[in-house]
Amino acid sequence: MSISEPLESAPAPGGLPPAQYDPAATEPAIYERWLQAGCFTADAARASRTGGDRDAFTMVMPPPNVTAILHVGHGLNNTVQDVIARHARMRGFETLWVPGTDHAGIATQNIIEKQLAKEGLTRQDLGRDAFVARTIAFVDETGGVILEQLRAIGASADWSRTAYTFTPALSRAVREAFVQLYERGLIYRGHRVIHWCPRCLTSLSDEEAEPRETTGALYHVSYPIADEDLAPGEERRALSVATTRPETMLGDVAVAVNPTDERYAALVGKHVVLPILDIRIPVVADEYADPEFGTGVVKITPAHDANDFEVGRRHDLPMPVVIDEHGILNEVTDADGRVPAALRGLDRFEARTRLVEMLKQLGRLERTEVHRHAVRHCYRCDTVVEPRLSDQWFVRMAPLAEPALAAVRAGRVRLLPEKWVGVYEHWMSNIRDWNISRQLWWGHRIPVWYCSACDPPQNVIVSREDPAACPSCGGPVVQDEDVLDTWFSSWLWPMSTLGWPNTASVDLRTFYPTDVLVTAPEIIFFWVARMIMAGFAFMGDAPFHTVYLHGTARDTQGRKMSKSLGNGIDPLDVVRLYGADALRWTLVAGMGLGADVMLDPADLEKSFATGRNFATKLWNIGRFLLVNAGTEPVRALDDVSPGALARADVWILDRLDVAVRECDRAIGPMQPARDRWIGEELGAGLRLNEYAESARRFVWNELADWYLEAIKTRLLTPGEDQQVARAVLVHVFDRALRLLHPIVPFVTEALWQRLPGHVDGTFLATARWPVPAADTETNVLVGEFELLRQIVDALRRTRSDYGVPSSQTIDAFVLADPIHRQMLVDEFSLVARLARTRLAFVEWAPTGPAANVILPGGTELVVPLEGLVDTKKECGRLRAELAGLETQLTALEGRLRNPGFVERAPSHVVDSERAKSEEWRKRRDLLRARIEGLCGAD
RNA sequence: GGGCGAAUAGCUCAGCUGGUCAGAGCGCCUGCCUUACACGCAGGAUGUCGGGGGUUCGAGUCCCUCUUCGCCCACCA
Repeated sequence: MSISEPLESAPAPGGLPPAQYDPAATEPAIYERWLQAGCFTADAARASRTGGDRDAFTMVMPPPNVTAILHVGHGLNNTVQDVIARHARMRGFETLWVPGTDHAGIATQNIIEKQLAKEGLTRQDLGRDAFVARTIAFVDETGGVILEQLRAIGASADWSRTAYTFTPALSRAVREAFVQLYERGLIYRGHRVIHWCPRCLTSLSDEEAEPRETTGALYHVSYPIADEDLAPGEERRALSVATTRPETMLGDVAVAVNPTDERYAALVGKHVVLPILDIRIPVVADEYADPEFGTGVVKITPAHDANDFEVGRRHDLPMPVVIDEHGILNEVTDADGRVPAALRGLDRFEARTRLVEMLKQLGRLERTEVHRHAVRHCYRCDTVVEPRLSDQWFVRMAPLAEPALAAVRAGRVRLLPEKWVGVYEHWMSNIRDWNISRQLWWGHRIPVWYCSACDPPQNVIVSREDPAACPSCGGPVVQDEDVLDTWFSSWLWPMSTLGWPNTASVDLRTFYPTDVLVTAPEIIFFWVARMIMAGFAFMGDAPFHTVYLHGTARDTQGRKMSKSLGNGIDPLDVVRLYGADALRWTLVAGMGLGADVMLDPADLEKSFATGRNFATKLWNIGRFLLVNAGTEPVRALDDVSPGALARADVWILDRLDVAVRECDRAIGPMQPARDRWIGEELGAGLRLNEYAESARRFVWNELADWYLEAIKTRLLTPGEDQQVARAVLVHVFDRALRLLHPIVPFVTEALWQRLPGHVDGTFLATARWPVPAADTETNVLVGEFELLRQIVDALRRTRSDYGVPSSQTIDAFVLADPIHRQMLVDEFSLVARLARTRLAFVEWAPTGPAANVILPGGTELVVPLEGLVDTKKECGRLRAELAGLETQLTALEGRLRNPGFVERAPSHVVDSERAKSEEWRKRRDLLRARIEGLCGAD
């Protein structure tokens, strides 16, 4: 493709790009060309670990759930990753960004079940195979949409390596991990009370059962003491027991008191009568009972409360199950006669009401009080979770957590922002075993088979391959019905997407460990911590060295954007209206590290104007370049003799260096210098908003506002100097585009392709990141141009202060030292153009009303105000200014007289304060003189 | 009940290891369609940096406390 061929689908008349940047017409074509050129495809052969000459840089994309299309939160997540990936690529790393999606077990199953419910069906009606087939069809569709969305926002992922947590390859990884852990004794089958969702009919992990503050009731029930010797006529005493879930009392097998609780010491070993059922249950002593809470007596229901379960085990108590999997009261296990006919078959909440009634009638309900407490809800369907005794598979986490905790403490893995380290440490130090079985159909089947023919029966077979028959007895085997927690595939993601468990995989050898993981802090425990544990468990190393934890996208009321609230923003809407660059710029530039980003879903224009405006500005700088500098190739900057450079050229080149350094500093090192992060680097870097701001300031406030204005005349005047200006302009703009490309890839690429001298077939996406010039001493011309800017600023301010119409040119007198005077003579026409002011060079101050400006270096500007200003008003203004100045000066000089300050403050601070005081004093004297001259002494 | 974080211009926020910062974007006011850009240009206003106390020569920047919001964790029946 030649440069004359337009990138947009609708070329502008006259061969120039249109004044208004049209992202919709530009972005898709550019993205297509990147793909065709293979810009995002990583090649292991080029990477140093496998014989190439480049360091590898790898990221794995947190796989979005295939349940729904992406919202702006995903846009944020993937934009951050893309900025990092593109920057790494430009830095010369062999960059691999692995995209993919997650099958999202329970979440996806719920969606399909909801669809079925609309058709009046249940999953059981379909049967397991048909249900799974239907889910696969759904996932294929949404998964495809998600990948399209990612491309639309410009994600430079390597699509040839697109992964999915439920492919055969990933299933092998899942099974291998399970078997390895089982062989190491880290997976066990446990009879435990777990969180159970009676609607989803599955167990939930601690993280999936979300506690929610709820107002409920605390029922005080009296349990009569059974075997106390009673004096004749004496009322039988009772223990008062509080509960929030009275229906569970049908499963009570004991009441517990604290062993140190003297009030009840005598009762330990005796019995109480369980009301309604009228059966005797023992009083046990257990630490779990808190003497401070309520009466200090707690009922023990081992099958329906996790803590009670532990107490039950310690005291070897029976564990009757009285609530079934649907949350309905029934005699499930070991519960002979425990559920009265009146309650059998009732929903748990209905049963609660009924049972409370019964207690009242028996006179066993002492009182009921309002009680606020946390009740766990299913994170998918919001049903109140029911603790339930069942057989589940668990991973023993403590041994896995150890190296993962040490890695963060040692700086092998850093968390940004650092505040999350404490949270991570706390959680990892108190880690609990991970229940990995889910009673679902959608997910990786647990690789466990049972042989009932064996003796003993229920022989457990854990295998990498599906066994055809029982290895011991040759009998038939049945696979465990359950599937694995969806995170059991996610925690292997950085390895499995690169080929694990095949350790000979080229990708695994080349690109593992990965570098940066970008995700949200709410899944530190679900995912990040577990990936680190898996990394050490299966590969012997951390899966990445940096975890970048970004904030949440919220609406104007601070609510998290979500589909259920309907306050989400579809990134594609933004892309369609303002372009992917606008979306990306707004998100990256507007968000501090780890901070939330507020957007208004009702006003996309307001939310994304910043980004759109910026893209347009860039576009117009490009237009300026093409209009005024033409499209003929320019000289390389190296071929321009330094002596030929004008003040403005030297200045903008200096500013470019400063900008590059600032961007580099904000981004920080891409990888730790050695095998871990040390010292300052631990918490530094990836300040993408600072990087964006430095680049923006350079290109807008320096390049566009000053440099372009300064060289207009030169560009239009044929000759040697024109060529110099063109060379510098093209060079500087080229570097600016490189700096900005990671954030706004489309508009920068579109412009870069049009730069004079662009070589066909080369892409900004794979061009090199700018390198700042070696730190040389600042050219004196830089300072001179700075002074020039200050003079123009001062003149503009003066004009504005006095309301001079912009059409009117004014005069100003300069009292300058010889050096500055010569400089101003040189730049006379520039000042005249930028400030609409004619400079005159004099040694004396003109009389009459005038505005004075003192500039650093001793240059003084005097702008006569004859005919521009009301003398009386000006006197008032001057007096007010003098008063303010004197106050400040007094404070400043007081500080300078303070020995503490002078002796202990850094010398550069003291020096600058002295200089300031000098300046202010001069200015004060000047003001006084002017007031005297203008207003008379009074 | 613990732990963490935040309170800075009308709004959304930057301000890293105490001394060039009292700042940016959006909004607002004034003047400009100046041949790249009105999605723009030039100029401008607005803040006892949540309250109070302390450390220091010096504090948005460190310590204590209070207030108000978030977030995470927690077995309190």
